[in-house]
Amino acid sequence: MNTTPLRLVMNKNLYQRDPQDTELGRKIIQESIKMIDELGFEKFTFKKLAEQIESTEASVYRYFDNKHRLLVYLIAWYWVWLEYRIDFGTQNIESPLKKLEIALDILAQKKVLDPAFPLVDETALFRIVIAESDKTYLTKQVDEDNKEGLFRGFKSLCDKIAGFVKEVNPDFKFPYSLISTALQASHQQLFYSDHLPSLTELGKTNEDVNVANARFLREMVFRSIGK
Amino acid sequence: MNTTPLRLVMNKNLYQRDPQDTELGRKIIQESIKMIDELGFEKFTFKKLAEQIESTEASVYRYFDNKHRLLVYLIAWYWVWLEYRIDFGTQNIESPLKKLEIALDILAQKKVLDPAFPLVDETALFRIVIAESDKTYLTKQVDEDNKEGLFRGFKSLCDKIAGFVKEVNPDFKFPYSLISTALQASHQQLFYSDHLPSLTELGKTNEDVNVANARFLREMVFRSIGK
DNA sequence: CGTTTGTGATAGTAATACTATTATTTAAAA
DNA sequence: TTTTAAATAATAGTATTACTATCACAAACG
Repeated sequence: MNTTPLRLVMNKNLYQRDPQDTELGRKIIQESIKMIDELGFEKFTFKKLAEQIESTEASVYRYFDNKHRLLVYLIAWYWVWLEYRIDFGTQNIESPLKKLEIALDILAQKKVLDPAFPLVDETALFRIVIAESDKTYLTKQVDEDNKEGLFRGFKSLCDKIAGFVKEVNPDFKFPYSLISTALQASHQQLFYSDHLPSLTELGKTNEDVNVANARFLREMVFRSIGK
Repeated sequence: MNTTPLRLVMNKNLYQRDPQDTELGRKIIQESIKMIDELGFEKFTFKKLAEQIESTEASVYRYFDNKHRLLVYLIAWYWVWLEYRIDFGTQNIESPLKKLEIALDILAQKKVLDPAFPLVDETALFRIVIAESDKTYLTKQVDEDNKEGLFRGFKSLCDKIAGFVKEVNPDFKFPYSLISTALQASHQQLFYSDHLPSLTELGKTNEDVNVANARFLREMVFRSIGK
């Protein structure tokens, strides 16, 4: 089966020059995902990246103002992608309960390569999201970054799922709080199961970590909203 | 009313030389809390700290191997302090449900100066916890740091509250996951209400943010475990 | 009284996160 | 096809960071 290659539309403030437009830009995306995954964000530098893609630091700076912005771009891409997958998965579904279930499932699902986006290695990007996504907003410049709309992807996703919650139970007082908590938890629990296993049950049962994660999320969310 | 000044016992791997032992060490703690709160962790450096306390970079390095370790120390101190407050608050309480309630309340409570620890500005430290605590473990060296026991404070706290959960409902499958999620959420929701308000209900009602936070946490935890 | 211990003073280093300039290649417009 | 503009490469340079190393001094301690 074939899939049309797609292009996610990203907020223009996320980049200086659109990396999806040029060969060099695409290399920056591809290679930075690989390198941040391997080195971690702090050890990753534009210099090392430029060496890898056989270009120069100055050229990379033409696409992204700094490495923080590049990280924000990658994470934003992930959230936009997730929302697209949830839109896709909940297409033609009537029941809000069912839609919520599907959304949580997609969240927790093991990530595999999406042929619609050959540019991006979603499995590596997912590891980056788990380990680095909080760093996008845990800075002194959150407010300015937020004003520029850099976190729109995350907010939009949260809004969508919170919308399902409101449909399921219009009386529940904390749909946004609950869903933003669930979104975070979905990554955190995976990080814990890998590195601080005494903080989670995931990985302790004989079922797959991702499946256990999905069960945990579903239980927490559904019980919280009283279903 | 008077309180005896206390000293929390910290894991020896958290420091090079115990900062609680000397005048300089105590200044490092006091001033670093102030500076990290103001500058944020990335802009904070040992050089700037040394200038403030009228000492030298080299002297600071005698107490902490690097600034990451100093952050880990401060955050660890906070968790140990919280656990001590929860121990205190649940003293002589029989009902596990009540104990759980108290623990969550203490978690979400607005933090004020604790006269038992005149060295530490708990309000500033709390802001640091909200904005920086995740950075203690979101690194490539988590596993080594964890082996050294640097995260014992957090794990111990999580273990204690999860213990209450198990007492309340021995059949619940995810006590650790739920409590580690709640611990994180308690800070995250406050951060969101300050900087990304569309992700949370806190701050939208006419009640105090901390009170709303406590209600959210209680609702999420109690409903999840079926009480 | 001598020695350990903590601190200060100073110097130095490799790496980071940029900025700036010029030259060269490539692609689009005339 | 030529002109011209845009994109990139090459190179250099800077302030700051996160350390490490050395030596000297003063207090405290046994």
